[in-house]
Amino acid sequence: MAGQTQHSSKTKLLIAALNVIRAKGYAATTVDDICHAAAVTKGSFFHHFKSKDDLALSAAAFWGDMTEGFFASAPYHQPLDPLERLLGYVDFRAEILRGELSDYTCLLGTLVQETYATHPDIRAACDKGMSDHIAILTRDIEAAKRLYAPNAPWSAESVGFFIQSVLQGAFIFAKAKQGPDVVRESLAHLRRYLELIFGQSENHEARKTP
Amino acid sequence: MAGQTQHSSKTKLLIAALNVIRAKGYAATTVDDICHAAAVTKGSFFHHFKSKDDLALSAAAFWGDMTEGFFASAPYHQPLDPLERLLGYVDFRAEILRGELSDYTCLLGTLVQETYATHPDIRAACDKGMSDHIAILTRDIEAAKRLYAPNAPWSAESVGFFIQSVLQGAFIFAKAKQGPDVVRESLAHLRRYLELIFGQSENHEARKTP
DNA sequence: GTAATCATACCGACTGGTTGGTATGTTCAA
DNA sequence: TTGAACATACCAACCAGTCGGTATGATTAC
Repeated sequence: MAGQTQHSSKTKLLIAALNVIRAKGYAATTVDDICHAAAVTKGSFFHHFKSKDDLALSAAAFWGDMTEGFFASAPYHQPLDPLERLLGYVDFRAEILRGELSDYTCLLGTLVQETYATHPDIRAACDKGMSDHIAILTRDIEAAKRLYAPNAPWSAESVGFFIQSVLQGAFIFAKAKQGPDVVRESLAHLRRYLELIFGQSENHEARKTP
Repeated sequence: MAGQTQHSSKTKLLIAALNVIRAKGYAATTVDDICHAAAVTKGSFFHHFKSKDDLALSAAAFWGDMTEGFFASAPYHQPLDPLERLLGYVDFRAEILRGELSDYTCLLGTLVQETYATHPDIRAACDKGMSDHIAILTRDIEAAKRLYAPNAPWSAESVGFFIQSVLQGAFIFAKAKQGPDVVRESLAHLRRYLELIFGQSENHEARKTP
């Protein structure tokens, strides 16, 4: 049903929102900014979204769908060993640090920091998006734990949150230092931690350090 | 020089800025918000600060001074063993998670995420503040490394950045989940990592878990 | 077959409230 | 008396959101 034309303006606005908000922050992003980036008029914007906040909600959901698909089709799922998949995830996160800062940083982390106290629904949408991602990750962590550290005192889920905390925090430093080097170093520490708690004192898989 | 009266309004504005910006974000914070929170008029604001951006710069510097003093006088510096001091730092960070979210989260992390692409000088000020804090921390890490892991492949500084990444990222999740529990769990993982890389397979100091 | 009706997508000038910043004082200590 | 510290009134720019209108294609009536 003419999906092409029907959705293109709305989708263009959503994609533009992801990029502009990640670069300028939510509050500093104007509706006109997004319209300009999407090459769409304001009239069209308010035809598709009730308000700027409504766009933020849609953008958060859109981001969740996008990233879910992106990570689901990533190659690190192939190994049969869940620990290998987990370490593959960490390596994959390091590999995708390319292009501009606003290309690889997380919309939800940016958004929630600005809105947590003032926009309850946006905060909730960010929480959901991030927690959903962690839930998927936690499945592998759970399996790896059963296999390699069944009696460890920590929960698989807390490891998932730890991994994401490292990423989100590293993104902040990437912004402060204007480059992804800090993220890579933090991911190396994170990988080492995972190797250690899963009882692999030497590398479980050959590191790809040059 | 009548420091009391001379500085009180300016200081009140700075303190108000720290709190309001951490709660609402920088862009969403209006000059009037800060004036109201400080119980000071707008005329006074623009007497002390050239602009809102100028206030942000001063607030970042003020934050740096405040936290430096705060951490310098914290009790975790007492042990002679640098590793104990380092683990003491992590435990201390967990202990101070009290009150409102905007009381214990980091101004610079919040600020830099909103301004990194649009306000170069604020970004630089945040970078400086965070890097200075890490530099102090790195002294203990360096000493601990010499003592317990002299040949480890990682640099002391990268551990400092890793620690701060965990904190900053955990703050984001604290905001998403509206409470510090996630931070405590991530700090527990962080502590475990430090114990592991410094070769203390069992706890170096008794954990204070209830 | 085609004219009338309706729905969706889109356009861009306009508006009313907000906001950073200014202009013009007043107070008061030294 | 001078100048720093405040206070009040005000302004111009900006911005989210509105509104009247157009273009286009589908549906229906006859």
